[in-house]
Amino acid sequence: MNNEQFAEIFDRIADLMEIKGEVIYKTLAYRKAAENIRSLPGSLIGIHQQGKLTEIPGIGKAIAEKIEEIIDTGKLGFLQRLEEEVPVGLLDILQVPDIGPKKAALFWKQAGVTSLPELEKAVREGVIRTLPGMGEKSETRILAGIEALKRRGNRLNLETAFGIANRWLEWIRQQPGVEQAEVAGSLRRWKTTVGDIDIVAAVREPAELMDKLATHPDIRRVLGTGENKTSLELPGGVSMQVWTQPPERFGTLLQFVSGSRDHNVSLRTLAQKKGFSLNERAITDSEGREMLFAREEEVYRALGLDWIPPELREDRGEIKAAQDHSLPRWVKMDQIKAELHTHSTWSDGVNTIEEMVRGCIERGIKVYGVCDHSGGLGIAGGMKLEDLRERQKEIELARSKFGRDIDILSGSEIEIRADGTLDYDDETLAWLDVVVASLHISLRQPGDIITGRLLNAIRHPHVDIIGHASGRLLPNREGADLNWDLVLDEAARSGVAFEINANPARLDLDEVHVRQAADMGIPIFINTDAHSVDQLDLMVYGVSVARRAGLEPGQVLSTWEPKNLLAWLKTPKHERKGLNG
DNA sequence: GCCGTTTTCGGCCCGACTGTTTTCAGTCG
Repeated sequence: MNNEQFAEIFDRIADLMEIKGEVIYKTLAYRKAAENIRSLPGSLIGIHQQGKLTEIPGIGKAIAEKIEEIIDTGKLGFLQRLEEEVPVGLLDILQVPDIGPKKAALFWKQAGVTSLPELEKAVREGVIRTLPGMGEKSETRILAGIEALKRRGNRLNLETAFGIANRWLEWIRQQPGVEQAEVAGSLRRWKTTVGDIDIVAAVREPAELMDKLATHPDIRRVLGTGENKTSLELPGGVSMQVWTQPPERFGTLLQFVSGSRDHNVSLRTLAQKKGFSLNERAITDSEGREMLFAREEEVYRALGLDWIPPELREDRGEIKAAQDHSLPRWVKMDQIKAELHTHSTWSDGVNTIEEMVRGCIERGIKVYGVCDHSGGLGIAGGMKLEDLRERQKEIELARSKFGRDIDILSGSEIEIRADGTLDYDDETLAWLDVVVASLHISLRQPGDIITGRLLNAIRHPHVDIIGHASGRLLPNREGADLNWDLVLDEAARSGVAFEINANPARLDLDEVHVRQAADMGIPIFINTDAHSVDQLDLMVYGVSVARRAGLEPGQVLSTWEPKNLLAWLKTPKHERKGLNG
């Protein structure tokens, strides 16, 4: 059992309890517990072994006992009883927009609906419209919602979502009366995947903007529209909300819509303690006097806080840190000096080494690693040993041309084979300047086997960096079933570094394990895994993971001074501890 | 169910929007 699996159990309990009609605060408590387990640095089982479960915020006696029962017996009687009471098919119904626990319960108890297909059938047969509070429009909305659900399928990865959002942002900024507009919501927080798109705009007379949005040819459907908010469905079933306030209230609006929900709850609680009320329009004092904020920084300052970068707004202690002026000095793009995991035409990249070098120099990179695939089975264009010698001539040529501006390292993304051995012999690996070891094949092996493969690579004296450790692909493919406690313990001992793979389809390590690794002193690199010059621009996604994990620049070796970074690479693995940039 | 530098009991954020209603409940972020 990993943390995610525990979290899913408690989310499931919360959903079922809501449908059952349990008091809302109990379900909130289970959700909060699930969220805190998810973002835990370290495994829940490990914390249980130390007897410290109730030290986790949001976990008290009752939930701690349930965790123990799951660990001891592999099941949870409380959940089993809930699942006997409430049909689990109702959980799918909650995914339909505008259907929450109350309506799900209504459909179940008064129309016998227990699954999504049954709901669709009941709507089409005219059963739902006869229920209290339901009518013709509800019928239409539910059917449209079910259709959208079938089309949408999945969440969006960041690159897809930013692509859509930025096109709309540009269009909105060009509309008359719009003084300012920004992306908000989970996308502004750079959450790994997002479910919808939020855009906020400063505009005094929003009616014209709302009308033009509603009639825009690329809008598939208007889900709802009001004076200051409109909700739209885009092609592909993606939903987008556009929020407006006059310019002098833009700061509170941007803060409010950026979330997260939990961050906003904590912020409002803090405001209340100070005698204020906070919403998207203003901060209001106890006598009803409004304070208006055009800029978001001023909202935080008015509450006695440092401005908190959106990536940290998940209610994981950032508000307290902002009070104490102890927020992490988050990593910035212009601090990134190294790009160690890239591909060239020598394997499956589309650009030559020289083109990649020029691309790196243009982006301020000082240390560049050519890490073409090794010759392993199943990897397109993997390099044979003799090719490595040929490639070296091209690297030497590039060094002679660009050596003054950039250090060029001869490297390999070495395949960790299904049996746990590496593709090249030790002599070759020792000769290379940088070795990134990655799993690509047999990712569905049982947990102990695939963990063992990764441990072999971590222990290997010439492996410098573990590339995209879990092998997950966003938004669909889950990562390998790794025992993270073993993996990170071994990594902390070995002197190996982990990569944050910046490709928005990977973002691997994920933010939770990055945080955990960094806390254990394991060095982190951010690499794009670029297969073309254009893909060097993906770095920004990797930086967002480091920020969400709360890393300081010193913990990210990609920000180190080149001479220190090169010294780290040259140092034998077991002597690397204690070096810093 | 959790939590406490206003509380170990009594709270737990706040408002917009919608649809179906004659004043409100449900959903959402």
